[in-house]
Amino acid sequence: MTSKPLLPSDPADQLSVQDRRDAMHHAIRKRICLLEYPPGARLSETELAQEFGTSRTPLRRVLARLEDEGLVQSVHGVGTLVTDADIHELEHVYQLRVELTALPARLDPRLPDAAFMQKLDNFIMQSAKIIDHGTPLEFTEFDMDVFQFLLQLTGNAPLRETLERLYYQTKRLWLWAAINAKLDLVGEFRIFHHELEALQHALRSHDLDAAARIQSAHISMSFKRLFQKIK
Amino acid sequence: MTSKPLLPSDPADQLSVQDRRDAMHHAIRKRICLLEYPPGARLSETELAQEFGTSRTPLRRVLARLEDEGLVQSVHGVGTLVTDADIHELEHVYQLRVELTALPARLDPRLPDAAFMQKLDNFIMQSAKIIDHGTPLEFTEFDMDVFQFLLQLTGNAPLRETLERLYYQTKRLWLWAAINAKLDLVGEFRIFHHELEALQHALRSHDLDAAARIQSAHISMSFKRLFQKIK
DNA sequence: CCCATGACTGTTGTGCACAACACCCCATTC
DNA sequence: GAATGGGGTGTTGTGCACAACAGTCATGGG
Repeated sequence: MTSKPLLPSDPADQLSVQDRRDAMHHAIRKRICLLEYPPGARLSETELAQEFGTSRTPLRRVLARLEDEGLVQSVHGVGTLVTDADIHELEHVYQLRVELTALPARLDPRLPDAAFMQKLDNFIMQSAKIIDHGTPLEFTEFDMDVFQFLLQLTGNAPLRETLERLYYQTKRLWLWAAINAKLDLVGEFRIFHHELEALQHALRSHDLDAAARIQSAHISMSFKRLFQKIK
Repeated sequence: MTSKPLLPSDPADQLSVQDRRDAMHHAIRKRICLLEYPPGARLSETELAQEFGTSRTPLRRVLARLEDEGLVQSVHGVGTLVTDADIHELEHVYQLRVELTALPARLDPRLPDAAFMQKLDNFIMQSAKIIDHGTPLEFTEFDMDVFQFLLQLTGNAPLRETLERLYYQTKRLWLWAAINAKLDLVGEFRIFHHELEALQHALRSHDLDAAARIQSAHISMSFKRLFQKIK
């Protein structure tokens, strides 16, 4: 009888424990990825707990997951520090991403439907606007949306989770390089736009393998450009 | 000056916080994989905390990681339950393992040295003994050792971690099938022995790619046999 | 002036008490 | 007899207080 409370005063009350946990996890992960919390930054458990309206205990559960994912590191007596994104350490992650990104076409591939192609159209239009007057921050946020969107191309959940974890480990390094003027921004934007158009072309032919190879190739080339510029 | 305590009363005192955490994590994970905690079993936080000589708080940190890895699931008011190993849900994990197992040869491959080949010899001798009078439990424990050992063939840490996580998600399903007489045990043992000999042959030729493909093929075939038997 | 030392401050780690919740059992009622 | 309601019990989730620890700054002695 008490399965659903009547007239919940706050919509947040309906969220389960795990939902609120995921919400905090995604929020903090996004801030780290967008360099709102740059490498080396100290995250205050007390402040974050207050911000999310909870105590340290549930928040520490979230930080623990972020630590297992390699985004933060808790040091006793010092603080919870955002790990630094060093390209030499992330080279292995990039190489793994290149290989894994080719797999959605082979492991439970999902052919896109009309709604998917429609949304892809919208993304392509948005990317065209970014080329002219986009900031690195805006672009990265956009890239995150596109990434999540393209994950739908596979129904293999473990693969999706692995790709997601690796993505968030590497993306902030690109953003850092872009902000610090290490990259040819307009060039990067153009390449991304072309990638989306190429993806559209491949998907219209129902060639998921081609689409996956395109993404894989672009990750590889993106890393090459990064590595050349910031040594 | 106080960097190292004098005359530690207990060697465990020297272990860092993270070391003790990892020790608990590996211990519980092994028990789950060896079906000492079968699917559906309730893990008592209080009992486990007492056993490891700590309180619930650090132990919950470990259970949280196991939950993120998909081995247990905590339900409020009920308990921490070992997830069930269903072959239909694990099919995606198996398929991903097949693909990932081929990668060590391409991502930072490490050629085995003499000590490695020596240890491989020992493993092959041990596997020969298991064929005649081995139990499923003994075999799985042995398989875990061999798996960890073969991870040395790549220096790509993210790949190793991913392979490890996926391994522990699937292996207990094989053990369950073996215990419940769903498999031709001697046949399985023989196949594993042959796999190790084939690996030895490939590694003697310094052909890491061949070695990786052999492992990949065996995971694929092992899943096929499992799937046929337990539907 | 320089260095050592110790108190102070702020952080994460731990333990504990209680809240929130689910399940079981049994009495009660129709 | 069957359904229902309520209390009891055991579990995980949360909040809080304190321990353990690292860094900083001031102070005193050389």
